[in-house]
Amino acid sequence: MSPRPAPKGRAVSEAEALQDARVQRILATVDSIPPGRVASYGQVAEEAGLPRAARFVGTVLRRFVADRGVPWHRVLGSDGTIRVTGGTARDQAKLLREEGVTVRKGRVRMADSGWRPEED
DNA sequence: ATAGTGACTTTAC
DNA sequence: GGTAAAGCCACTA
Repeated sequence: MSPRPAPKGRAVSEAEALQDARVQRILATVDSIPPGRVASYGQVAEEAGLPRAARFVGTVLRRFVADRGVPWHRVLGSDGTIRVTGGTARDQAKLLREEGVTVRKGRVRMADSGWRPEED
């Protein structure tokens, strides 16, 4: 039969990407951000064991935001700015406000709403 | 293997 | 307070 079904690191499709350990850790980390709190892409990357892979975190969220209960809206730029492009940005601000997060001029005060994994 | 790309971050002006 | 450029990681073609 076919003995080569599993490419090790890279994914070749979304289904396989979801099985990728890196993607799993990223999604799990995002999922652990408590409501009313926000984290930066870099922070998520670090928590997921992929330091400096902030861009990858953005890519993952962009591709897998379709369904699953991942609170993607709680991830912002390092300075609390909404980095999402397109009309999605408005949805993100809306979702955050619904959680009690103050969004002003497309950005959030990280000092107030920033997630501290240590405190949780 | 090389080049292009991005929902990033940091530094410099 | 902004904008610009370089550095980063991992994916995609």
